[in-house]
Amino acid sequence: MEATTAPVTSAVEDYAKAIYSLEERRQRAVSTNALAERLGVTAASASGMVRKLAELELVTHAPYHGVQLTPAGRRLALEVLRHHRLLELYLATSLGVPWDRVHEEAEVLEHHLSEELEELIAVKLGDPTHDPHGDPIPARDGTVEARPTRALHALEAGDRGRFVRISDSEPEMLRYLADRGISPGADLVIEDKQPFDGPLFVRFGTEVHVLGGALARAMRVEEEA
Amino acid sequence: MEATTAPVTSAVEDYAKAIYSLEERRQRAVSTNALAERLGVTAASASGMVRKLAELELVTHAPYHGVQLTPAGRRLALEVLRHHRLLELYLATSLGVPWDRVHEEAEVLEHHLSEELEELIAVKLGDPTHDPHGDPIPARDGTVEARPTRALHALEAGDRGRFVRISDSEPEMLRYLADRGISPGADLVIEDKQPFDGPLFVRFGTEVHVLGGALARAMRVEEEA
DNA sequence: GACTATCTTTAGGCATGCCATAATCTCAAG
DNA sequence: CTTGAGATTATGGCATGCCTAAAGATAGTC
Repeated sequence: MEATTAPVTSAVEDYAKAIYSLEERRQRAVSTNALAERLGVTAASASGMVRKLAELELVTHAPYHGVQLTPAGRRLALEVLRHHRLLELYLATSLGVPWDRVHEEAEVLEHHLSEELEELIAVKLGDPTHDPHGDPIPARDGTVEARPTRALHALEAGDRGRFVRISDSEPEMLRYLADRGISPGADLVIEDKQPFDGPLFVRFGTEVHVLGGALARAMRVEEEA
Repeated sequence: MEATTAPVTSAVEDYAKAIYSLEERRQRAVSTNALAERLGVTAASASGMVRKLAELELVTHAPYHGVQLTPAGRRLALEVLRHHRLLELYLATSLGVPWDRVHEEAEVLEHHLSEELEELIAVKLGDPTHDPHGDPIPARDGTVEARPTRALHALEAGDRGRFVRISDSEPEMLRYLADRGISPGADLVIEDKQPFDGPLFVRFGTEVHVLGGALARAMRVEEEA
């Protein structure tokens, strides 16, 4: 495949995933610091690993200016992401793993899932394109649906949109919303918004919910098409 | 649980599994050589790892006289074995993984399966007691059904018994037998046996099959109750 | 009772992987 | 051109798990 000389370890996969995710957010090269913080290591450690990733030709590294995934690196990141999200969905729907545990389990298993099993799971699930958090599942060929989203928090009164996802590292939030009948895919209208960074009054169908704080910042909304 | 000081790595689990399996076969302490051969490492390496296992109090080690699992070690081995066999069964029945692949997949995943997932899988499967190879699946509490078995190869003309299992590291054999309608649980009678370590003529129901060589050595038979 | 073949153990190393601290260097903004 | 934030190197630690080579123990044989 893409691995040229050295083995791709779990740590390498995690770095690739983290870089991918940071690249998505901010639209430029990822700083060593950001990467280190994200992964909970020191900047020095991240710097060292970045060199390895560069040797593996998974990233290009402009010293002092950040890293960027190469096509191969991106492929790797998406591969792992696909594993992760398929696993989450599979664990939840086929095995009944509670929502607040799937992320954690998937985080481990994603590194040990063979391509063959991945394929069987995908088929079993009917080749899904989104996981239950609303996150898109990368396709086998490494393409991802990339519709732009905004934080719910950033909308204004009168705005319309569709709630599409919430960070999968916040399972309690997903549960909180699910308990209230709100799940990814739901259309919404901002009825009102309190000033001073206050909560939003959001209508889902007939129900109006008040959403604010970290929750409103974690929820991603797609503009009405 | 039992782990006292150091982490239980995959390698440690593999050693425990191997020791358990060798203890089952020959009924005495396991020699370093046997262990090394089984695991495909040098005797020196095995010796080193044995020391570590002893420090973890998973085995008792009488230098020059072999190792034996402690209760904690046995528990660990059975835990991993339970993972392995549940996974094999699960992968085959729920995900349609071909028989000649389940062992390999399970060998990897057994080390990363959480207790919680194990439990869910077991329930999903209806708390099975045997995997498709006929191997007993250790119970949650670490007990295993332990009926003595003999190699088919060791039976004589006139003997009766029940084919109960075949090594799970020989998937082709299982398939070969399955293709001929022979699976674990089948009652059998030895119709005849060719001398000079020759093949056996074994009747399953109305069909008589000729079985010899490595196959007859791998097949385990339980004496008629 | 010594010898010998076989098995086992130590000693010493090596490769990998990943992280940390401390010190140095680079960049870009002022 | 200075300075501070950020990035990088240098060095080291610690762990795993394997190896080879050499020495040690055991048990069976003469």
